[in-house]
Amino acid sequence: MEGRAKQAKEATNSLHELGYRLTPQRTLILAALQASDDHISAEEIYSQVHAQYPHVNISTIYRTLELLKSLGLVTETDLGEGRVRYHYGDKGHHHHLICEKCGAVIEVDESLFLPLKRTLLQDYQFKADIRHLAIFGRCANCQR
Amino acid sequence: MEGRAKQAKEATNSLHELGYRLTPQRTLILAALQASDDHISAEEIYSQVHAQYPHVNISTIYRTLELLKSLGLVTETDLGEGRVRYHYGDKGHHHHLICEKCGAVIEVDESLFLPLKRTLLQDYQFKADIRHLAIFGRCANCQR
DNA sequence: CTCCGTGCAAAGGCTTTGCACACTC
DNA sequence: GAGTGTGCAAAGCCTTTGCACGGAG
Repeated sequence: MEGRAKQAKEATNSLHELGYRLTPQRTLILAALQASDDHISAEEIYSQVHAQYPHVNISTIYRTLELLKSLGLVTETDLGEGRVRYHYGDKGHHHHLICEKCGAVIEVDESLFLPLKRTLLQDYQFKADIRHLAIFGRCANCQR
Repeated sequence: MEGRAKQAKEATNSLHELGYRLTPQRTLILAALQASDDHISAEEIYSQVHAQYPHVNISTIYRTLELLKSLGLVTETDLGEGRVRYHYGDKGHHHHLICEKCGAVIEVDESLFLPLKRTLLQDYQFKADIRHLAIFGRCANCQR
């Protein structure tokens, strides 16, 4: 088993081993999260799940996301759209540079933030959980 | 004229010089922002203004905040409470470390972020406007 | 007299909650 | 049967918007 399929298996196993039931809804929500290469909103997950399972309710999406979040299986990121986006997994984190002028979103690797993380730990004994950070500013094109 | 009074004067002058009218509402909103040592929400500004000026409407608060924001007189910060907080002025920025366990908010100086800012500019030609950043994680006490 | 700024009321978007049913264990 | 998970409907919260009035320039 490889890549995404393996990941999916692991996630469902995690849920199961932790004593949570593996309902079709949860499976589909996990699938939607995994199928999304970028970040996905609750509403978008709902659309995808609803396509295959028409009677699901959006409250189930929110409840499941809440659960997955608390288990650390998904992380949240706020790109300043007035709604949060979700991202599957705990590997390959990255951050976003968001241009306030043109709205461009640039992904940057989390390695850039390691020095900061180290400083926070040293100076404040604060263990930063930097996984998805949104930084606003001006992109190269919009600096005129 | 000193400190806060001077600041207030400057802000009202700014508004006036830019051709905006200096209404009692705007003055009171600016005063509330300045009187708040930490960050203040729209609702809190409303309470304060409403106490002195009972017939103001919360939509005026939002509209004024929008204006002040666009003029760069106030900055916003999202501490993950589901609502934004506002901070007066463009000096003395700082950032927040927020403990996900106990909710403690630790302020850190913006100087800590200068290396990161420099890196983003060099590597991505992105001019980061880091003024109020919220970083989640675990505080010293909650790491057990 | 022409806008700007405001109050008021309503709507809007996203998210949460109460309740009862259904399905697992 | 006890508890978990769900659909449904309603409410909640913060914020925005349309409209008309009133006052400032």
